[in-house]
Amino acid sequence: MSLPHALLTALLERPSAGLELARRFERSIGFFWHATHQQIYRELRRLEQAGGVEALPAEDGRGRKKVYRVLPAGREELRRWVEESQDPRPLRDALMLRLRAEAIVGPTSLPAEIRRHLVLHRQRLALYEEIDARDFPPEKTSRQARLRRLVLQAGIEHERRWIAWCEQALALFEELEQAGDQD
Amino acid sequence: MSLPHALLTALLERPSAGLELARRFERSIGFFWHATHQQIYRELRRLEQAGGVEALPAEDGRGRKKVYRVLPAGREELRRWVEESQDPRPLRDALMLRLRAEAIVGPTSLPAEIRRHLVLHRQRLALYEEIDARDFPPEKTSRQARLRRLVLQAGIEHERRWIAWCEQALALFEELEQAGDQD
DNA sequence: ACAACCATGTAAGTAGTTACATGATTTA
DNA sequence: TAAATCATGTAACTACTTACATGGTTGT
Repeated sequence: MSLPHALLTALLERPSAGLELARRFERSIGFFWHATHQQIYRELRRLEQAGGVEALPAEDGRGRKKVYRVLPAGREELRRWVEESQDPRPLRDALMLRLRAEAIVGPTSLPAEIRRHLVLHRQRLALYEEIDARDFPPEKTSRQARLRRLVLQAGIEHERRWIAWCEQALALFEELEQAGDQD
Repeated sequence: MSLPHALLTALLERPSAGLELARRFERSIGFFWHATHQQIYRELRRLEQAGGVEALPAEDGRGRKKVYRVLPAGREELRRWVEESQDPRPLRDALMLRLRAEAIVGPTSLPAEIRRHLVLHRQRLALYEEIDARDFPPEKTSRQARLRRLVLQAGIEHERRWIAWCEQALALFEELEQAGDQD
């Protein structure tokens, strides 16, 4: 149950309407917890009903912008959730499954797919590094900025690790192919 | 839709019944794609109906063991899936969200939670390294063994990265706390 | 005969995805 | 005034989770 808490965090950072949240998700919080606009609207209504957020006064109805802000109860709930004990989710990666399957049904064209992933991870890394340079200049050293940078660092390390792994995988496939040619 | 393909892979490695698959998942494929026994039974029935696997002849009925094996159509489907183009899933990590929330509602007891995660990641790393030493001795160099080791290496690197990140996070919190004391 | 365990299964609920619908506002 | 875009919403579906139910086998 993390999406409502992601929304509370985003709304504490800045009160917003649903679509604006959806767009902000695409370029910051969503890097670590993706959500579609349908999910976001549904959760915002639930949060409002639970008293965690309120919509700023406006004539309601379909198509009318509704700006939400966090209520004290929502802030308290977020704090409670941050301190909660939650085990890390196990790794879940389809590419690992596919590699294991390829070990049995292969050889296949999986190396081409790994090359494609390598490009995507490099692009994502470049994006993160750009954000890092733009949002966290050396002189900015507030508690909040340093903690947010720590989150971004996790993303950067994540991408670097996958880039290294893809390269290692491609090297192995090349070696296996050459060994296979000699048979 | 990866679970049916994970099951096809496991069944190609060795024909099994549902509960046996569930147990094997807990100590190998499940490291990369977790599933409960309810999910596994359901998917096995679907796979059987779709003609991807067959149950070995046995009187059926509740409580009777049903051993499944992969049919040619299942093997073909697995191969097709391995070669399919699939974008990498975006990173999804609640601890990152919690850290970002703590930057706003903190200070909290989140560092204690990070220490707890650190212990869990170290345990998981030790388990992976044990499996690596046991299942992949230097002399074992078949194509299948080398590819399966590559999968395990991804798990090992994953755990090492989180261990390093947790240590970095704890160091930062300590530094922030000392700086705070001086105010 | 009973307990412990093996094996499969049902039911209900939550979370996430995909496709589509509808009203309001801006702009050409 | 028509098209494009903004903004919110509905509906149907799939995947996953949690709790519980039921029958079969083995050991004492």
